[in-house]
Amino acid sequence: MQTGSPSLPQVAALIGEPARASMLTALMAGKALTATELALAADISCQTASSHLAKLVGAGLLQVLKQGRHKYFRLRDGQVAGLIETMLNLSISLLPVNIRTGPPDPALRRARICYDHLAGELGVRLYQGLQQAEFIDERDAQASVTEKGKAFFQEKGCDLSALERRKRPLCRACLDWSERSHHLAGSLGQWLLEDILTRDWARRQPDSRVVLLSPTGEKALYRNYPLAKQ
Amino acid sequence: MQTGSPSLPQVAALIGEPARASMLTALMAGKALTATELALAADISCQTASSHLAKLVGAGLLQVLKQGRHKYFRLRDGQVAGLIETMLNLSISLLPVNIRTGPPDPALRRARICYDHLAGELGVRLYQGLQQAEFIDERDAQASVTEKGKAFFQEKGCDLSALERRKRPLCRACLDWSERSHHLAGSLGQWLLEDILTRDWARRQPDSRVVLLSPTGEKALYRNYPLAKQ
DNA sequence: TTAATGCTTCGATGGGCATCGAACTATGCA
DNA sequence: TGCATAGTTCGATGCCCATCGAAGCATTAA
Repeated sequence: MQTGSPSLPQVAALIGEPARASMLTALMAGKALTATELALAADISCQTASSHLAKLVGAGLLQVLKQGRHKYFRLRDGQVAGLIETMLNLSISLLPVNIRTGPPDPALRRARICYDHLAGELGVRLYQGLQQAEFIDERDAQASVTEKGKAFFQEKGCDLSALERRKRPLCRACLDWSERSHHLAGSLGQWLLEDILTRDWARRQPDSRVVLLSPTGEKALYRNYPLAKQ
Repeated sequence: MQTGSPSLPQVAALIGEPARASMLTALMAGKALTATELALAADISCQTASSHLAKLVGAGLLQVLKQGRHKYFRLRDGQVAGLIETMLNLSISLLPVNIRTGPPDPALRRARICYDHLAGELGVRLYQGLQQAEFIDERDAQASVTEKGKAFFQEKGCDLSALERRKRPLCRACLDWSERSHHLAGSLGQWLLEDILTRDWARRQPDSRVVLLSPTGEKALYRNYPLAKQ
Protein backbone atom coordinates (compact mmCIF):
# COMPACT_ATOMS: atom_id res chain seq x y z
CA MET A 1 0.00 0.00 0.00
CA GLN A 2 1.38 3.39 -1.03
CA THR A 3 -1.07 6.08 -0.09
CA GLY A 4 1.32 8.79 -1.13
CA SER A 5 0.14 12.04 0.36
CA PRO A 6 -2.15 11.79 3.34
CA SER A 7 -4.09 14.94 4.13
CA LEU A 8 -5.19 16.04 7.56
CA PRO A 9 -8.45 14.08 7.69
CA GLN A 10 -6.69 11.02 6.31
CA VAL A 11 -4.06 11.09 9.01
CA ALA A 12 -6.73 11.63 11.64
CA ALA A 13 -8.87 8.83 10.25
CA LEU A 14 -5.89 6.48 10.36
CA ILE A 15 -5.48 7.19 14.07
CA GLY A 16 -9.23 7.26 14.57
CA GLU A 17 -9.79 3.54 14.03
CA PRO A 18 -9.75 1.85 17.47
CA ALA A 19 -7.60 -1.11 16.43
CA ARG A 20 -5.02 1.14 14.79
CA ALA A 21 -5.08 3.49 17.77
CA SER A 22 -4.29 0.53 20.02
CA MET A 23 -1.32 -0.40 17.89
CA LEU A 24 -0.03 3.15 17.84
CA THR A 25 -0.30 3.56 21.60
CA ALA A 26 1.40 0.20 22.03
CA LEU A 27 4.25 1.58 19.93
CA MET A 28 4.42 4.68 22.11
CA ALA A 29 6.61 2.57 24.41
CA GLY A 30 9.30 3.17 21.80
CA LYS A 31 10.09 -0.46 21.09
CA ALA A 32 9.61 -1.98 17.66
CA LEU A 33 6.95 -4.70 17.66
CA THR A 34 6.13 -7.46 15.22
CA ALA A 35 2.88 -7.70 13.31
CA THR A 36 1.57 -10.51 15.50
CA GLU A 37 2.41 -8.67 18.69
CA LEU A 38 0.53 -5.67 17.41
CA ALA A 39 -2.40 -7.86 16.42
CA LEU A 40 -2.50 -9.16 19.97
CA ALA A 41 -2.23 -5.65 21.39
CA ALA A 42 -5.18 -4.54 19.30
CA ASP A 43 -7.10 -7.76 19.88
CA ILE A 44 -7.69 -8.50 16.21
CA SER A 45 -6.73 -11.27 13.79
CA CYS A 46 -3.42 -11.00 12.04
CA GLN A 47 -5.03 -10.66 8.64
CA THR A 48 -6.80 -7.54 9.83
CA ALA A 49 -3.66 -6.31 11.53
CA SER A 50 -1.75 -6.80 8.31
CA SER A 51 -4.09 -4.55 6.39
CA HIS A 52 -4.02 -1.90 9.11
CA LEU A 53 -0.26 -1.94 9.27
CA ALA A 54 0.01 -1.64 5.52
CA LYS A 55 -2.08 1.51 5.71
CA LEU A 56 -0.06 3.00 8.54
CA VAL A 57 3.21 2.31 6.75
CA GLY A 58 1.80 3.54 3.46
CA ALA A 59 0.86 6.82 5.07
CA GLY A 60 4.29 7.12 6.64
CA LEU A 61 3.19 6.96 10.25
CA LEU A 62 5.12 3.75 10.83
CA GLN A 63 8.51 2.48 9.79
CA VAL A 64 8.95 -1.17 9.03
CA LEU A 65 12.06 -3.26 9.44
CA LYS A 66 12.17 -6.71 7.93
CA GLN A 67 14.21 -9.23 9.87
CA GLY A 68 14.02 -12.79 8.72
CA ARG A 69 10.44 -13.85 8.67
CA HIS A 70 9.54 -11.13 11.16
CA LYS A 71 8.48 -7.62 10.44
CA TYR A 72 9.18 -5.05 13.08
CA PHE A 73 7.10 -1.91 13.17
CA ARG A 74 7.83 1.29 15.03
CA LEU A 75 6.66 4.87 15.04
CA ARG A 76 8.27 6.80 12.24
CA ASP A 77 9.82 9.43 14.52
CA GLY A 78 9.30 11.73 17.46
CA GLN A 79 6.95 13.90 15.48
CA VAL A 80 4.47 11.09 15.13
CA ALA A 81 4.91 10.20 18.80
CA GLY A 82 4.39 13.85 19.65
CA LEU A 83 1.11 13.89 17.79
CA ILE A 84 -0.13 10.82 19.64
CA GLU A 85 0.88 12.32 22.97
CA THR A 86 -0.81 15.61 22.06
CA MET A 87 -3.99 13.76 21.24
CA LEU A 88 -3.80 11.78 24.46
CA ASN A 89 -3.42 15.03 26.36
CA LEU A 90 -6.30 16.63 24.58
CA SER A 91 -8.61 13.69 25.08
CA ILE A 92 -7.75 13.79 28.79
CA SER A 93 -8.44 17.49 29.05
CA LEU A 94 -11.77 17.00 27.31
CA LEU A 95 -12.91 14.80 30.16
CA PRO A 96 -15.15 16.33 32.80
CA VAL A 97 -12.80 17.85 35.38
CA ASN A 98 -13.63 15.53 38.25
CA ILE A 99 -12.94 12.30 36.41
CA ARG A 100 -9.40 13.14 35.30
CA THR A 101 -7.85 10.14 36.94
CA GLY A 102 -5.16 9.43 34.40
CA PRO A 103 -4.11 5.90 33.57
CA PRO A 104 -5.69 3.30 35.81
CA ASP A 105 -2.53 1.32 36.49
CA PRO A 106 -0.71 2.96 39.42
CA ALA A 107 2.66 1.72 38.17
CA LEU A 108 1.94 3.45 34.88
CA ARG A 109 1.16 6.67 36.71
CA ARG A 110 4.35 6.42 38.73
CA ALA A 111 6.87 5.97 35.93
CA ARG A 112 6.42 5.13 32.30
CA ILE A 113 8.01 5.64 28.94
CA CYS A 114 6.74 8.39 26.70
CA TYR A 115 8.22 7.31 23.37
CA ASP A 116 11.85 7.57 24.46
CA HIS A 117 11.89 9.54 27.68
CA LEU A 118 10.56 9.27 31.21
CA ALA A 119 7.01 10.29 32.06
CA GLY A 120 4.65 9.88 34.99
CA GLU A 121 5.04 11.10 38.56
CA LEU A 122 8.79 10.47 38.63
CA GLY A 123 9.31 12.12 35.28
CA VAL A 124 7.47 15.21 36.46
CA ARG A 125 9.29 15.36 39.80
CA LEU A 126 12.61 14.97 38.06
CA TYR A 127 11.82 17.80 35.69
CA GLN A 128 10.67 20.04 38.54
CA GLY A 129 13.73 19.14 40.59
CA LEU A 130 16.04 20.03 37.71
CA GLN A 131 14.29 23.37 37.53
CA GLN A 132 14.51 24.03 41.26
CA ALA A 133 18.22 23.22 41.17
CA GLU A 134 18.45 25.72 38.31
CA PHE A 135 19.90 23.13 35.95
CA ILE A 136 17.05 23.79 33.59
CA ASP A 137 15.38 27.07 32.91
CA GLU A 138 11.76 27.18 31.91
CA ARG A 139 10.29 30.31 30.45
CA ASP A 140 6.95 30.51 28.78
CA ALA A 141 6.54 26.77 29.22
CA GLN A 142 9.78 26.19 27.33
CA ALA A 143 12.98 24.79 28.66
CA SER A 144 16.70 25.20 28.16
CA VAL A 145 19.77 23.97 30.00
CA THR A 146 21.55 26.57 32.14
CA GLU A 147 25.33 26.87 32.42
CA LYS A 148 25.08 25.28 35.85
CA GLY A 149 23.02 22.51 34.32
CA LYS A 150 25.56 21.91 31.56
CA ALA A 151 28.26 21.34 34.18
CA PHE A 152 25.93 19.04 36.08
CA PHE A 153 25.03 16.83 33.15
CA GLN A 154 28.59 16.70 31.88
CA GLU A 155 29.70 15.52 35.30
CA LYS A 156 27.06 12.78 35.02
CA GLY A 157 28.76 11.58 31.88
CA CYS A 158 26.47 13.17 29.31
CA ASP A 159 28.15 14.44 26.15
CA LEU A 160 25.98 17.51 25.76
CA SER A 161 27.80 18.88 22.75
CA ALA A 162 27.18 15.62 20.89
CA LEU A 163 23.49 15.85 21.72
CA GLU A 164 23.41 19.48 20.60
CA ARG A 165 24.81 18.56 17.21
CA ARG A 166 21.72 16.50 16.47
CA LYS A 167 18.84 18.00 14.62
CA ARG A 168 16.54 17.19 17.48
CA PRO A 169 16.05 19.84 20.19
CA LEU A 170 18.14 19.16 23.28
CA CYS A 171 15.52 19.97 25.77
CA ARG A 172 11.81 19.99 25.37
CA ALA A 173 9.00 20.18 27.90
CA CYS A 174 6.43 17.50 27.22
CA LEU A 175 3.03 17.80 28.87
CA ASP A 176 2.43 14.78 31.04
CA TRP A 177 -0.59 12.71 30.31
CA SER A 178 -1.41 11.57 33.85
CA GLU A 179 0.13 14.38 35.87
CA ARG A 180 -1.05 17.37 33.82
CA SER A 181 2.34 19.00 34.22
CA HIS A 182 5.59 18.90 32.27
CA HIS A 183 8.33 16.32 32.07
CA LEU A 184 11.60 16.38 30.17
CA ALA A 185 11.68 15.36 26.52
CA GLY A 186 14.15 16.07 23.74
CA SER A 187 17.50 14.38 23.30
CA LEU A 188 18.47 15.18 26.89
CA GLY A 189 15.29 13.50 28.09
CA GLN A 190 16.21 10.48 26.00
CA TRP A 191 19.72 10.42 27.42
CA LEU A 192 18.40 10.63 30.96
CA LEU A 193 16.11 7.64 30.55
CA GLU A 194 18.91 5.64 28.95
CA ASP A 195 21.21 6.58 31.80
CA ILE A 196 18.68 5.34 34.34
CA LEU A 197 18.23 2.08 32.47
CA THR A 198 21.92 1.37 31.76
CA ARG A 199 22.82 2.02 35.39
CA ASP A 200 20.20 -0.63 36.12
CA TRP A 201 18.29 1.59 38.49
CA ALA A 202 15.14 0.59 36.68
CA ARG A 203 13.83 -2.02 34.28
CA ARG A 204 11.21 -1.81 31.63
CA GLN A 205 8.27 -4.08 32.19
CA PRO A 206 7.94 -6.28 29.11
CA ASP A 207 5.11 -5.39 26.74
CA SER A 208 4.14 -2.21 28.49
CA ARG A 209 5.20 1.39 28.98
CA VAL A 210 5.79 0.80 32.69
CA VAL A 211 9.24 1.59 34.09
CA LEU A 212 9.85 -0.24 37.35
CA LEU A 213 12.47 1.12 39.76
CA SER A 214 14.30 -1.25 42.06
CA PRO A 215 14.54 -0.11 45.71
CA THR A 216 18.26 0.48 45.40
CA GLY A 217 17.77 2.14 42.04
CA GLU A 218 15.28 4.53 43.55
CA LYS A 219 17.74 5.52 46.27
CA ALA A 220 20.47 5.96 43.69
CA LEU A 221 18.21 8.15 41.61
CA TYR A 222 17.49 10.36 44.62
CA ARG A 223 21.21 10.61 45.37
CA ASN A 224 22.27 11.44 41.85
CA TYR A 225 19.48 13.66 40.60
CA PRO A 226 17.44 16.40 42.20
CA LEU A 227 13.82 15.34 42.53
CA ALA A 228 11.12 17.73 43.63
CA LYS A 229 9.13 16.78 46.69
CA GLN A 230 5.93 14.85 46.23
CA MET B 1 -25.36 14.95 21.93
CA GLN B 2 -23.30 14.45 25.07
CA THR B 3 -20.49 12.04 24.33
CA GLY B 4 -18.99 12.61 27.74
CA SER B 5 -15.46 11.28 27.63
CA PRO B 6 -13.91 10.90 24.19
CA SER B 7 -10.89 8.66 24.05
CA LEU B 8 -7.95 9.04 21.71
CA PRO B 9 -9.43 7.14 18.76
CA GLN B 10 -12.72 8.94 19.20
CA VAL B 11 -11.08 12.33 19.06
CA ALA B 12 -9.07 11.27 16.04
CA ALA B 13 -12.13 9.84 14.31
CA LEU B 14 -13.98 13.09 14.87
CA ILE B 15 -11.23 14.97 13.08
CA GLY B 16 -10.84 12.17 10.55
CA GLU B 17 -14.12 12.76 8.78
CA PRO B 18 -13.46 15.04 5.78
CA ALA B 19 -16.47 17.29 6.31
CA ARG B 20 -15.67 17.77 9.99
CA ALA B 21 -12.02 18.37 9.17
CA SER B 22 -13.08 21.12 6.76
CA MET B 23 -15.14 22.79 9.45
CA LEU B 24 -12.33 22.57 11.97
CA THR B 25 -9.77 24.05 9.59
CA ALA B 26 -12.26 26.79 8.70
CA LEU B 27 -12.43 27.57 12.42
CA MET B 28 -8.62 27.72 12.59
CA ALA B 29 -9.05 31.29 11.41
CA GLY B 30 -10.11 32.00 14.99
CA LYS B 31 -13.47 33.53 14.18
CA ALA B 32 -16.72 32.01 15.39
CA LEU B 33 -18.88 30.81 12.51
CA THR B 34 -22.54 29.89 12.25
CA ALA B 35 -23.81 26.44 11.41
CA THR B 36 -24.75 27.43 7.87
CA GLU B 37 -21.40 29.05 7.22
CA LEU B 38 -19.71 25.86 8.34
CA ALA B 39 -22.01 23.78 6.17
CA LEU B 40 -20.95 25.90 3.21
CA ALA B 41 -17.30 25.58 4.15
CA ALA B 42 -17.58 21.82 4.25
CA ASP B 43 -19.82 21.68 1.20
CA ILE B 44 -22.58 19.66 2.84
CA SER B 45 -26.25 20.21 3.63
CA CYS B 46 -27.10 21.92 6.87
CA GLN B 47 -28.82 18.84 8.24
CA THR B 48 -25.58 16.93 7.93
CA ALA B 49 -23.62 19.84 9.31
CA SER B 50 -25.94 19.98 12.27
CA SER B 51 -25.24 16.39 13.19
CA HIS B 52 -21.49 16.86 12.76
CA LEU B 53 -21.48 19.98 14.89
CA ALA B 54 -23.47 18.26 17.60
CA LYS B 55 -20.79 15.60 17.76
CA LEU B 56 -17.94 18.08 17.86
CA VAL B 57 -19.60 20.08 20.62
CA GLY B 58 -20.53 16.92 22.50
CA ALA B 59 -16.92 15.82 22.47
CA GLY B 60 -15.80 19.23 23.66
CA LEU B 61 -13.78 20.18 20.60
CA LEU B 62 -16.05 23.12 19.83
CA GLN B 63 -17.74 25.75 21.91
CA VAL B 64 -21.14 26.97 20.91
CA LEU B 65 -22.66 30.38 21.49
CA LYS B 66 -26.35 30.86 20.89
CA GLN B 67 -27.29 34.29 19.68
CA GLY B 68 -30.89 34.74 18.66
CA ARG B 69 -31.64 32.27 15.96
CA HIS B 70 -27.99 31.86 15.11
CA LYS B 71 -25.52 29.45 16.63
CA TYR B 72 -21.91 30.47 16.59
CA PHE B 73 -19.27 27.77 16.80
CA ARG B 74 -15.61 28.18 17.56
CA LEU B 75 -12.70 26.01 18.60
CA ARG B 76 -12.79 25.28 22.28
CA ASP B 77 -9.35 26.73 22.99
CA GLY B 78 -5.75 26.97 21.86
CA GLN B 79 -5.12 23.38 22.78
CA VAL B 80 -7.58 22.18 20.19
CA ALA B 81 -6.13 24.60 17.66
CA GLY B 82 -2.67 23.34 18.56
CA LEU B 83 -3.71 19.78 17.83
CA ILE B 84 -5.07 20.72 14.43
CA GLU B 85 -1.91 22.64 13.59
CA THR B 86 0.21 19.71 14.76
CA MET B 87 -1.72 17.38 12.51
CA LEU B 88 -1.42 19.76 9.58
CA ASN B 89 2.31 19.88 10.12
CA LEU B 90 2.60 16.14 10.37
CA SER B 91 0.54 15.52 7.27
CA ILE B 92 2.79 17.95 5.41
CA SER B 93 5.95 16.27 6.63
CA LEU B 94 4.57 12.90 5.55
CA LEU B 95 4.46 14.11 1.97
CA PRO B 96 7.26 13.03 -0.33
CA VAL B 97 9.94 15.69 0.09
CA ASN B 98 9.74 17.14 -3.40
CA ILE B 99 6.00 17.82 -3.37
CA ARG B 100 5.90 19.92 -0.22
CA THR B 101 4.35 22.92 -1.84
CA GLY B 102 2.19 24.11 1.03
CA PRO B 103 -1.17 25.73 0.49
CA PRO B 104 -1.98 26.38 -3.14
CA ASP B 105 -3.29 29.92 -2.67
CA PRO B 106 -0.29 32.31 -2.85
CA ALA B 107 -2.01 34.87 -0.64
CA LEU B 108 -2.46 32.14 1.94
CA ARG B 109 1.23 31.31 1.76
CA ARG B 110 2.18 34.95 2.15
CA ALA B 111 0.24 35.83 5.28
CA ARG B 112 -2.50 34.02 7.07
CA ILE B 113 -3.98 33.56 10.50
CA CYS B 114 -2.99 30.54 12.52
CA TYR B 115 -5.75 30.49 15.13
CA ASP B 116 -4.91 33.88 16.63
CA HIS B 117 -1.47 34.80 15.37
CA LEU B 118 0.32 35.50 12.11
CA ALA B 119 1.62 32.67 9.94
CA GLY B 120 2.91 32.27 6.40
CA GLU B 121 5.95 33.86 4.79
CA LEU B 122 5.49 37.18 6.61
CA GLY B 123 4.96 35.46 9.93
CA VAL B 124 8.16 33.51 9.48
CA ARG B 125 10.19 36.50 8.35
CA LEU B 126 8.89 38.54 11.27
CA TYR B 127 9.88 35.83 13.68
CA GLN B 128 13.33 35.50 12.14
CA GLY B 129 13.77 39.26 12.11
CA LEU B 130 12.91 39.47 15.79
CA GLN B 131 15.55 36.85 16.43
CA GLN B 132 18.20 38.58 14.34
CA ALA B 133 17.50 41.82 16.18
CA GLU B 134 17.94 39.81 19.38
CA PHE B 135 14.50 40.73 20.63
CA ILE B 136 13.68 37.06 20.87
CA ASP B 137 15.99 34.28 21.86
CA GLU B 138 15.48 30.82 20.50
CA ARG B 139 17.21 27.85 22.05
CA ASP B 140 16.38 24.26 21.37
CA ALA B 141 13.57 25.40 19.12
CA GLN B 142 12.06 27.36 21.99
CA ALA B 143 11.68 31.07 22.30
CA SER B 144 11.77 33.73 24.97
CA VAL B 145 11.80 37.52 24.94
CA THR B 146 15.18 39.12 25.72
CA GLU B 147 15.61 42.24 27.87
CA LYS B 148 16.26 44.19 24.69
CA GLY B 149 13.06 42.70 23.27
CA LYS B 150 11.05 43.67 26.31
CA ALA B 151 12.06 47.29 25.88
CA PHE B 152 11.22 47.09 22.17
CA PHE B 153 7.74 45.69 22.63
CA GLN B 154 6.94 48.03 25.48
CA GLU B 155 7.90 50.94 23.28
CA LYS B 156 5.48 49.60 20.67
CA GLY B 157 2.71 49.87 23.24
CA CYS B 158 2.57 46.27 24.37
CA ASP B 159 1.84 45.74 28.06
CA LEU B 160 4.13 42.75 28.47
CA SER B 161 3.58 42.35 32.19
CA ALA B 162 -0.16 42.05 31.58
CA LEU B 163 0.47 39.36 28.99
CA GLU B 164 2.83 37.55 31.35
CA ARG B 165 0.18 37.39 34.05
CA ARG B 166 -1.97 35.22 31.82
CA LYS B 167 -1.82 31.48 32.08
CA ARG B 168 -0.88 31.23 28.45
CA PRO B 169 2.81 31.22 27.52
CA LEU B 170 4.02 34.62 26.35
CA CYS B 171 6.09 33.42 23.52
CA ARG B 172 5.86 30.17 21.66
CA ALA B 173 7.44 29.04 18.42
CA CYS B 174 4.82 27.51 16.16
CA LEU B 175 5.98 25.43 13.24
CA ASP B 176 4.71 26.98 10.04
CA TRP B 177 2.57 24.87 7.84
CA SER B 178 3.64 26.22 4.46
CA GLU B 179 7.13 27.52 5.26
CA ARG B 180 8.41 24.60 7.35
CA SER B 181 9.99 27.01 9.76
CA HIS B 182 8.84 28.77 12.92
CA HIS B 183 6.62 31.75 13.45
CA LEU B 184 5.60 33.50 16.65
CA ALA B 185 2.68 32.15 18.68
CA GLY B 186 1.69 32.60 22.31
CA SER B 187 0.09 35.70 23.78
CA LEU B 188 2.79 37.91 22.28
CA GLY B 189 2.06 36.45 18.87
CA GLN B 190 -1.60 37.20 19.42
CA TRP B 191 -0.83 40.77 20.48
CA LEU B 192 1.35 41.32 17.42
CA LEU B 193 -1.37 40.25 15.02
CA GLU B 194 -3.90 42.43 16.80
CA ASP B 195 -1.49 45.35 16.63
CA ILE B 196 -1.09 44.92 12.88
CA LEU B 197 -4.84 44.74 12.41
CA THR B 198 -5.79 47.65 14.70
CA ARG B 199 -3.21 49.88 13.08
CA ASP B 200 -5.01 49.01 9.88
CA TRP B 201 -1.86 47.83 8.15
CA ALA B 202 -3.71 44.73 7.09
CA ARG B 203 -7.22 43.39 6.76
CA ARG B 204 -8.55 39.92 7.12
CA GLN B 205 -10.12 38.56 4.00
CA PRO B 206 -13.67 37.55 4.86
CA ASP B 207 -14.31 33.83 5.18
CA SER B 208 -10.70 32.78 4.94
CA ARG B 209 -7.47 32.70 6.87
CA VAL B 210 -5.86 35.13 4.45
CA VAL B 211 -4.39 38.35 5.87
CA LEU B 212 -4.06 41.01 3.22
CA LEU B 213 -1.56 43.83 3.72
CA SER B 214 -2.21 47.21 2.16
CA PRO B 215 0.79 48.76 0.35
CA THR B 216 1.15 51.47 3.00
CA GLY B 217 0.61 48.89 5.72
CA GLU B 218 3.41 46.80 4.36
CA LYS B 219 5.77 49.75 4.40
CA ALA B 220 4.70 50.62 7.93
CA LEU B 221 5.32 47.06 9.00
CA TYR B 222 8.84 47.18 7.57
CA ARG B 223 9.50 50.47 9.34
CA ASN B 224 8.21 49.36 12.70
CA TYR B 225 9.30 45.77 12.95
CA PRO B 226 12.45 43.95 11.93
CA LEU B 227 11.75 41.51 9.10
CA ALA B 228 14.30 39.03 7.90
CA LYS B 229 15.23 39.18 4.24
CA GLN B 230 13.39 37.01 1.81
C1' DT C 1 -50.65 36.36 12.71
C1' DT C 2 -48.06 35.28 8.95
C1' DA C 3 -43.96 34.63 6.57
C1' DA C 4 -39.05 33.95 6.47
C1' DT C 5 -34.87 32.26 8.29
C1' DG C 6 -31.80 29.21 11.08
C1' DC C 7 -31.34 24.99 12.88
C1' DT C 8 -32.79 20.21 14.31
C1' DT C 9 -35.00 15.53 14.21
C1' DC C 10 -36.45 11.47 11.79
C1' DG C 11 -36.09 7.96 8.50
C1' DA C 12 -34.39 5.72 4.38
C1' DT C 13 -30.48 4.99 1.45
C1' DG C 14 -26.01 3.84 0.25
C1' DG C 15 -21.05 3.50 0.42
C1' DG C 16 -16.96 2.57 2.67
C1' DC C 17 -14.36 -0.36 5.33
C1' DA C 18 -13.17 -3.45 9.26
C1' DT C 19 -13.47 -8.17 9.92
C1' DC C 20 -12.25 -12.96 9.39
C1' DG C 21 -12.04 -17.68 6.90
C1' DA C 22 -9.45 -19.84 3.44
C1' DA C 23 -5.77 -20.20 0.65
C1' DC C 24 -1.06 -18.59 -0.45
C1' DT C 25 4.04 -17.11 -0.04
C1' DA C 26 8.22 -16.75 2.54
C1' DT C 27 11.39 -17.87 6.06
C1' DG C 28 13.43 -20.85 9.49
C1' DC C 29 14.30 -25.30 11.66
C1' DA C 30 15.22 -30.30 11.89
C1' DT D 1 12.65 -32.53 2.23
C1' DG D 2 8.98 -31.58 5.25
C1' DC D 3 6.86 -29.12 8.87
C1' DA D 4 5.98 -24.93 11.61
C1' DT D 5 5.61 -20.13 11.93
C1' DA D 6 5.06 -15.22 10.16
C1' DG D 7 2.81 -12.56 7.24
C1' DT D 8 -0.17 -11.57 3.03
C1' DT D 9 -4.01 -11.67 -0.45
C1' DC D 10 -8.68 -12.50 -1.73
C1' DG D 11 -13.44 -12.59 -1.21
C1' DA D 12 -17.75 -12.47 1.32
C1' DT D 13 -20.17 -10.48 5.11
C1' DG D 14 -21.94 -7.09 7.86
C1' DC D 15 -21.85 -2.91 10.43
C1' DC D 16 -21.32 1.84 11.02
C1' DC D 17 -22.31 6.27 9.65
C1' DA D 18 -22.47 10.19 6.33
C1' DT D 19 -25.91 11.91 3.48
C1' DC D 20 -30.11 14.29 2.31
C1' DG D 21 -35.39 14.80 1.78
C1' DA D 22 -39.21 15.93 4.50
C1' DA D 23 -41.14 17.65 8.36
C1' DG D 24 -40.76 20.13 12.71
C1' DC D 25 -39.29 23.73 16.14
C1' DA D 26 -37.53 28.31 17.40
C1' DT D 27 -36.67 33.03 16.57
C1' DT D 28 -37.18 37.30 14.17
C1' DA D 29 -39.37 40.62 11.20
C1' DA D 30 -43.57 42.79 9.22
